[in-house]
Amino acid sequence: MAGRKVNTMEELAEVSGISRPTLSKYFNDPDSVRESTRAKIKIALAKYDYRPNIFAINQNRKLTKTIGIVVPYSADPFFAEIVRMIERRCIDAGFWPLVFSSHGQQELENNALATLQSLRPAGALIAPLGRNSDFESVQSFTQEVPTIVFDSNVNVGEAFVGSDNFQSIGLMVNYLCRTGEPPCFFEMEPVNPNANKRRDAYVKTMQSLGHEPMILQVARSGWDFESIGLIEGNRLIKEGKLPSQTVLCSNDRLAVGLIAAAYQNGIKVGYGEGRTLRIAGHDDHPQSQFTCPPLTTVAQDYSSIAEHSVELLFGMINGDSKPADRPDVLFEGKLIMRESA
Amino acid sequence: MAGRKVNTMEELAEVSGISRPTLSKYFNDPDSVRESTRAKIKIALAKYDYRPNIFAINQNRKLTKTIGIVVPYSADPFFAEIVRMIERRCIDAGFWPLVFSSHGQQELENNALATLQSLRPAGALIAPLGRNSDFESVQSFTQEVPTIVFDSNVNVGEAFVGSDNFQSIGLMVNYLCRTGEPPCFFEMEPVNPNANKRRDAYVKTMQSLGHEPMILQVARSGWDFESIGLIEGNRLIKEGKLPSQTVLCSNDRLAVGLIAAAYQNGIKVGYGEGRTLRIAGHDDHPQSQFTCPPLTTVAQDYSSIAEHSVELLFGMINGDSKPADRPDVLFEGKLIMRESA
DNA sequence: CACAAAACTTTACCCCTGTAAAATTTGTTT
DNA sequence: AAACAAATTTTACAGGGGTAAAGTTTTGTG
Repeated sequence: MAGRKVNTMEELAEVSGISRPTLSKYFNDPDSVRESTRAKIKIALAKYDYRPNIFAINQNRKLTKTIGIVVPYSADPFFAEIVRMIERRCIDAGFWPLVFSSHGQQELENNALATLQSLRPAGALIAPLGRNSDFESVQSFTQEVPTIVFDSNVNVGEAFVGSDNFQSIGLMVNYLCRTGEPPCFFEMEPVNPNANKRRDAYVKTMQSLGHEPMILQVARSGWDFESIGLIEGNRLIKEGKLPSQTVLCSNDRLAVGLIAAAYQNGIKVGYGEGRTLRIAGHDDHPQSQFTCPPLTTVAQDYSSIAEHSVELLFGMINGDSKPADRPDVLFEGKLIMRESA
Repeated sequence: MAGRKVNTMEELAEVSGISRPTLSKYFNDPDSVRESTRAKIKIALAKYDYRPNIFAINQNRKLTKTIGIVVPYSADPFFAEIVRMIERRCIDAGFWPLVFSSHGQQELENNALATLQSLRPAGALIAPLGRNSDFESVQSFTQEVPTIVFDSNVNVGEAFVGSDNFQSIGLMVNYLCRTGEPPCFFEMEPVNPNANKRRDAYVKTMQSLGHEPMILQVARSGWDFESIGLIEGNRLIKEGKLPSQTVLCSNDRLAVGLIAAAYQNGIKVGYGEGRTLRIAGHDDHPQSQFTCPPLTTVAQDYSSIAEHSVELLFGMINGDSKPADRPDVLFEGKLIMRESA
């Protein structure tokens, strides 16, 4: 760290004896310069610890190294987990992931999209709010930025990657019917297309098995799923309104709340003798293995969803593959048998 | 949206009849131009929907409108929640929060810090990894960027904002001792200074109450706290190694795992007759109210921590108040009595 | 050793906005 | 209406680096 401070590439050129354009090449791709040159640059770099100015770089480049990630709720375990995986892959590929959370609010989603857009990202991976999304904003964003939509399939972007809710819900309904009383379906007002698909899948599967569908939709919205599960679960239990002693919840967080409600009413949850209420979820959130009893659920294929989303996006960015005709890439869920059902 | 596309301020000047420097003034502060001028600009803006190029702006401005937020683990409920609050406040103040998660890894923390630094943020709010932090990296970052440290007090930055672990742990130990058997303390290898402070606080409080401290430190590290709680809890229970039937866990996530372990071993957790094991946590994570039984814990003052951190930072940014001598701002925890202890 | 290809240097211009200084216009005050 | 202050326009340069074109040096091959 001797000598003067080096703040610009110009200055680095002076102290390193390498021309600025060559340095520029080096920073864009170190392998594009001769090895001897690279060595010299590295020595200078070690000595003066210079870093190119991001803003100056991005001002001139058509495409930046930024990848935007927008999720409806970063505190939701599903998104927390999938964001983690996506970030990792972006970093490994030399990109800069920037994560934005809409916290369930349309205003914030628009805000995030606008901020992101002015950052001129190379691409974006977004999980829209769904029903609460401002469709036009999202669409206008996707027209400017190569975008992969994941989790919640609103009809924008170049491709969709998510779970096959028909398969996964079908799997669970089948399992529940084979092992006991056919399930009722517990859901809130749908916040996104997944919720609707899951309900439809439940109905269809029940019918195909010759059972009457029983849907419990509680009139609450928002992202406090556990709380809704607890409060409404409490009410349903107290009022004796559960149409079946087997309950399939629209997602794990709702199930967590319902399990808590059952506990608080002295009802034993689980599969096996002495247990009177079976509760199943959907998603296999990271903490679903720690509920009491551990939650039987369907695991979304987190890593496939993350991997495939990122791969598709990189393909588009490199231009070597444009997904034809906005494909829907769906991954199957896996039945996770634990003790709750 | 008629006519040509307007991509630069120059072009907007042409179509609006306002000079570029005046437009520049307008975008920096709309109130700094005459009302009639503002009106004209707004009309042009509505018609052409232009947005200034962020990179060009930031290249010349000494201070940007970006605020960096770095947390060790964005999927952790505590950080998810506090980040949400901090983001909200930044947005309301006209700043752009950018969130980075280190995912528990030093390499990623350094990475995030470096990325952030090259973004020339107006300021940063960071919760360092703690023990895993590369102290020099963090320190060199804080020398360039006005930084408030929160949650995990490593000795860098302009101020620290967090919880008073001595108070909060003292509170809980007192409560537990008054209502039953004195607690043992369940922890992992400390990941940050908080963990150490909590253990020390436990020891001191126990001693001051005339009890012998009983510490259970399990030799595991990482951020899968629930999993550690479950696995090690299972082991301790099976081997009969719990020195007390009251366990104070270093944090809620560990408690969640321990509750699951107890459940799986058929042990009834809670306060009251028929319950044989009391478990308490610390932090009051959002989901701690949904455990079975609901978790007795100490609530960190999330909103005060978020608010105060942000206020301090804005004060520094505006230059109207420099925190003297790196103050530690500590907030008290509140006892949350639920059923687990 | 010759020669072409690859890598490098020099030179020059571009990106889009901030901002200072001087000249001009607009609006307000007496 | 004159006088003055405030706002705006014009002009000009700065910021840090991308990138093209032309010329020079290095490298690798025959």
